Amino acid sequence: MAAGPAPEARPLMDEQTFLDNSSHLNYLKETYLCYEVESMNDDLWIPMDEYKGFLRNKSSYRRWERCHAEPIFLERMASWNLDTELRYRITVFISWSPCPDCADELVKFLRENRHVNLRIFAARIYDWYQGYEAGLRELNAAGAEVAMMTLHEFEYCWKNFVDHQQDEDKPFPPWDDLVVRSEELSQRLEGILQNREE
DNA sequence: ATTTTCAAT
Repeated sequence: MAAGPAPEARPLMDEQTFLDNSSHLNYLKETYLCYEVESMNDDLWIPMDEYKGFLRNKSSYRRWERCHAEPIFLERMASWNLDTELRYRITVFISWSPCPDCADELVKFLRENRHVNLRIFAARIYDWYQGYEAGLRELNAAGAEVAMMTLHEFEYCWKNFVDHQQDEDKPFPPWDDLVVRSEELSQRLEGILQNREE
């Protein structure tokens, strides 16, 4: 019997890491980014499970060693060498929305990769740096769908990117006010994208 | 309980 090498299990995030990094109540100084890729076949989006996973930013006390999650993701996408003759849809779930610099990099990527659609769902709006609104607008104008994660996305990520050990059916445990907070954030994001904020 | 932000507003 030709037993090939066992297929490598896709790494999954542990439950507490996902919850801590998604929460509207407890902001961590780190970012996790989950991604998945679909390709268009006969007008249908077909999941490509080989390009499904997650990563996090690089943190360091040395400034030059730090890296936001998005540039790491852009590098990873480049390594896939996606076929420019096909159409792809890439969906990203990220704990913080892209900062202005990362938004610029993503815009550049989208201009150079017209065969790729990008959807970004963020758990929280990263409004620390000046110009974050314009960054999000540019990203949106470049064709990316930018939205907040809602209960639906939290549940989806919980099911698809998180390790539940022995309990595969463990339901996502929402925190207090999750629905209200994500609705508030969605309205705020809508205002930003329509340039109505402040 | 934390009112916070991909460490240094």
